[in-house]
Amino acid sequence: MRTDRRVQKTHAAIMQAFEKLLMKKSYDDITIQDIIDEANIGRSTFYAHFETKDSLLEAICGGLFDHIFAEHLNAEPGHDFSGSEEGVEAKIIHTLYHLQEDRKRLSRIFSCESAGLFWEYFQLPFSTFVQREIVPALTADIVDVPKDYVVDFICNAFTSTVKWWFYQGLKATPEEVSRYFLRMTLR
Amino acid sequence: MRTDRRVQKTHAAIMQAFEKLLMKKSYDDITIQDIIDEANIGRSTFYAHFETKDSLLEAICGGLFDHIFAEHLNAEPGHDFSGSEEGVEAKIIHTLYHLQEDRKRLSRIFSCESAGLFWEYFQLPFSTFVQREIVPALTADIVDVPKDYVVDFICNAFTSTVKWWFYQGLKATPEEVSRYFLRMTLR
DNA sequence: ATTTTATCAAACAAAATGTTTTGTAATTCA
DNA sequence: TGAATTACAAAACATTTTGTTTGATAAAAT
Repeated sequence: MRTDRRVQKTHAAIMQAFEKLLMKKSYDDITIQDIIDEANIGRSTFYAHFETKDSLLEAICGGLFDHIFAEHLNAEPGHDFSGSEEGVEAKIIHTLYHLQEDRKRLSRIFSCESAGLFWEYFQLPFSTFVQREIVPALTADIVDVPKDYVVDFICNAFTSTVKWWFYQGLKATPEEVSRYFLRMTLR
Repeated sequence: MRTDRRVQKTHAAIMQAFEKLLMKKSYDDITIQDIIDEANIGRSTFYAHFETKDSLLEAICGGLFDHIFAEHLNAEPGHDFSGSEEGVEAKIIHTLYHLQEDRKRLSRIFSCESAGLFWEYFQLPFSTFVQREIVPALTADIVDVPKDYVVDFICNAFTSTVKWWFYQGLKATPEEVSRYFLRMTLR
């Protein structure tokens, strides 16, 4: 059974209205009333789709970020590089290209007033990816520093690299960004 | 002219009520009504002290963080180490000791539901400090990576290090944390 | 002692939240 | 195509929160 076309339409209208409002106001300043007005739907209709404003945010973020890392998280954990440096670099560059493909929507989100919120949602699947695919190859020879600190450090370093990249307007190429990151992160 | 004792009392009552509420609820869930009830003051009295809930948050954060870095920011920018590695390490350790002294209040704040908010406020004066005192000594030999990326990287790396430290319950000593950080951050 | 000021209590309008009801129109499926 | 189902809109509703304003009272400053 397909989903009712009306449901699809309403759902899309809400998402669209929400993203449009985010360009004007901060997340906290957006009221459900605003969304209702902007999407031009009835009050009860909104509540038929989402319980709260936060669950709407969650849905938006899911749609934005999950698919980017989906292939990494569903695939077997990287047995194809086993620590080789080229393998890690390839994975990093590949992920950066993924992010670059979504630059339009992502840039809009990350440049809005409530960007901090989105980076939090971003960090979750992102960290899982970094931890599984990037960290193992970079921590081989580090023994005199707590392991959990190293993992945390690399995750944050990569996230802040991506953040910097977006705030620069993605001027650098994925290859360059990858090089910067690897140059700064102790191997 | 001294400040009216009543003003002091009310101000303290609001701050205290706010911090107490933060242990129970997230920042977003705390209403001004809650603060009024907890502080046991009249409605108009609150608005005589703070315009909004956000300005109260700002005041709290100012009191928490500013004094920690005050000496660094008011003093002449570090001409006393001129790039020497021991000088940087000393400054880092010194700052970590400062943070450790405030562990009671800071831990309470950083372990609450809305910790993310506080880290944002923390980052500001903290980044100014890192940028002036730490970065210059660590970037001397880095030429093939954009300068602004390096600065951003080190600021974030140091912040995330402090964050990790607090989430670990400050088990490590300032000397150890400093060593971890310098070991991971390319010199 | 007098003036100034901070506070409180109460009342207020305005806005937002979340629920409920009822009628209507779109869609699904037999 | 026709009947049953489902989504929606509109409206009304109680509740909560916000921010302002009033007048009275008590504390502090001079």
